[in-house]
Amino acid sequence: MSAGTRLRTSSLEHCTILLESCIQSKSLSQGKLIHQCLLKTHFANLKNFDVLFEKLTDLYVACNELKIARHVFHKIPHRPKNVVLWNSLIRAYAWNGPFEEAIDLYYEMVGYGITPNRFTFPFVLKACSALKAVDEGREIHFDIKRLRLESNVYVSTALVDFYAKCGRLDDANEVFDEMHKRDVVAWNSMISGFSLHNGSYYEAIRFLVQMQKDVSPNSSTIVGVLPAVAQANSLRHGKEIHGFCVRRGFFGDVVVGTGILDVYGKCQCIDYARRIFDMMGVVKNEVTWSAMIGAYVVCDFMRDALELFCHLLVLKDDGIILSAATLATVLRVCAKLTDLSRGRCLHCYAIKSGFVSDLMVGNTLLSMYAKCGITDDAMRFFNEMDSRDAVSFSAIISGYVQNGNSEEGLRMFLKMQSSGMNPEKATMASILPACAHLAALQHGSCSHCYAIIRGFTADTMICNALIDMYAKCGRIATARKVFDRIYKRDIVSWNTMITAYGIHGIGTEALLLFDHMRAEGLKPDDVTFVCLISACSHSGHVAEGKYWFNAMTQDFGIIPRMEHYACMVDLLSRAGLFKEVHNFIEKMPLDPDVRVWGALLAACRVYKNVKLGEEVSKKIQRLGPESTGNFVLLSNMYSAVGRWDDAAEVRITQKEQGFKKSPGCSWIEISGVVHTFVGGGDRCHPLLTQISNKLDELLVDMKRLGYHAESSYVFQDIEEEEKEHVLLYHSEKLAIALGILSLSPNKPILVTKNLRVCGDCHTAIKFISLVTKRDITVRDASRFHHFKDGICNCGDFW
DNA sequence: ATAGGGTTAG
Repeated sequence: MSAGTRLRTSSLEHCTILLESCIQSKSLSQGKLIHQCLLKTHFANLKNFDVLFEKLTDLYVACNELKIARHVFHKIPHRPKNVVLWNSLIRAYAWNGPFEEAIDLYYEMVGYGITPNRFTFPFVLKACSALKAVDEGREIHFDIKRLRLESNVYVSTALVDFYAKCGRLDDANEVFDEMHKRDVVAWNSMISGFSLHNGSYYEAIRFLVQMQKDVSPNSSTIVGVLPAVAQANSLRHGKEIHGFCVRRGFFGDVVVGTGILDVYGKCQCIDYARRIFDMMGVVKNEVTWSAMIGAYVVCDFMRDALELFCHLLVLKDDGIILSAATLATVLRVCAKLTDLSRGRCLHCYAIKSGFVSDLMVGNTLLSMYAKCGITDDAMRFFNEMDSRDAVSFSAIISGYVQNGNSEEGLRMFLKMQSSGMNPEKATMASILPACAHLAALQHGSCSHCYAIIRGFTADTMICNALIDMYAKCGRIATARKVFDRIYKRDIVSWNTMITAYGIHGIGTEALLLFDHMRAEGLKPDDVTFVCLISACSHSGHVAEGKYWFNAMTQDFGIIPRMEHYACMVDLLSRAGLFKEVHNFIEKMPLDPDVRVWGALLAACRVYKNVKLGEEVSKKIQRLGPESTGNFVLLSNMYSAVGRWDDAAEVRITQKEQGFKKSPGCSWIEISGVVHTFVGGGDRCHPLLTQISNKLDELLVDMKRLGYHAESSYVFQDIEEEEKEHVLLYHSEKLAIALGILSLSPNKPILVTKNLRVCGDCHTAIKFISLVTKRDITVRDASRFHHFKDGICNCGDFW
């Protein structure tokens, strides 16, 4: 060996020592300097050079410079046989990601014929669970079996943890059962696995009880089990664990304290939650604050939530920071309170702090705008978001639907699918009401199919939405089938089904169902009575309605709200019992609002009770008429008795006060295509000539059977013959004529109208059903009208 | 450990 080589070898040793010290002190800059020096020399020819590369790799791993580490690692001339080095690189990727790299490295290592050891597996399995890479994990499990490493407690615990985190609880359990010795970590893995998995909450709690025969739980056990206890709303277990933590001194741990606080919040024990919050003193961090604000939200204490948030803002300078989670929670408060101005302030803050780009914060902002009724801003924000997921789409869809724009909701639903996003349960829960609103049966039943395929029909909420959709699309029998087959009926299921019978005018079934419900031991709630009384009202069951209104308070302890009073006024006045209505309103403990008076005014209009109608109208004017409907009712009433000037006057006042009459609009679905007719005299439909001929032809037959146009429904003072013609072009008649023309004679006709069906149309359709011998159904703003053989099942109580 | 979208009546 020459002198030169000897010298170089000794510098090489120096380098090794230097690098080791860099690794110890994680001194990246010094290490990089040595790296550069090495690159300039020709040491690579020396056989010990591998060791240096290994040290360099170690250094970069230690300093978290994984890209460089991997680069250096690949430069090592002969693949290192050193398992330790492979392990350290795999470990680094398993901790910091990208996790795919860890798995790739594992396979690369095996490919080079290097045998992984007991340290390799926990790392690579951790990467698999982070990626939910079940198939890769299973393959690795086979490798473990081949190497007979299953008996190693660390390796098998890692397997349990991997399967548990991937939601493969059966596999996790199998490995767990075969372990002859289980340490606390293995138990914890099983418990947190059950905890994460929906519906296995009680299993998690059962394991906690069982483990205590074997090992003593530590604070990680508690942290793992608490989400399960919170989800299960199990106050009893929460209290037990609380006591356990006090005895074992776990309470000094913020994570434990915050977890227990969260349990109490989710169990609606706001006082306990607050007491823990106060007790935690200085160990609180921003998560604790966020959890406390969230607890107030869950318990519906919005003002307290806001107050605490303001308090947090004051503390911000003391090192407590505002997190994305807190911001999202407070935005939900704004949404619930429809506090738009505060919501906008927080939007500004989100922009300044950079939290807007957080997807959850963005989705909450989106939903805040939607819930405040500002769909334009919600949509603008949606378009500006740099990433969107299924939740963003669901939020914008529900925004449109809840603000009455179902068409746009449906459009976004289709757009969601064309952008490759799969609708989720919540999306379906928003789109079904849209189908119901539009009476879009085809879209509705397609959604039903999709829900079945995705397994959503096991969910009560989805079934409830389905019942409502079928009922509002005219398929009461199908609605009942869904109701009968529902896995677990809740109060909403019953209320929805009762309403379904109500809007179809089948009051007797509604009342029967109500009996049935009580027989099953379910307690009706305030909504049930709104549904029930309005069902009675639509079918003229006055006595039953009155009976249950009284029983509601006496037997069920429910204090009537304005809605209940409005229902009762509707029930009595539809039946023409004006004296009784008068007494009823006199005795009301609440000041009647516009809805109550509106119900009465509608009845005045039907019974042509002008004197009372005028009085009621004055009251409505004093309260501020809220909707155009009340003007229309009054004006219709005047024209019904020929007081054209008064009718015109009302319409002028209406315009002056800025109330626009939304045009009457009817639509019919024919082979999946929706045909819409707007206002009195839509001239746009391509088949208009045929439709108009059909109507003229029908008119002749109808007149022969005794029909004469009820000209009082024309609000203009024009010649009778002309009125007949105006009436003939009402949107619902046009839609029905198209139905007669396009659908085969044995098929029922379903037409939907946005407003209440006009009085003349109601009479005319009875005659049409007689002349054509067809079943005609019209769904108007308040209910279904089934016309058959010249009779409507609403009993003219429309 | 905390955080986003959801069914019924009026």
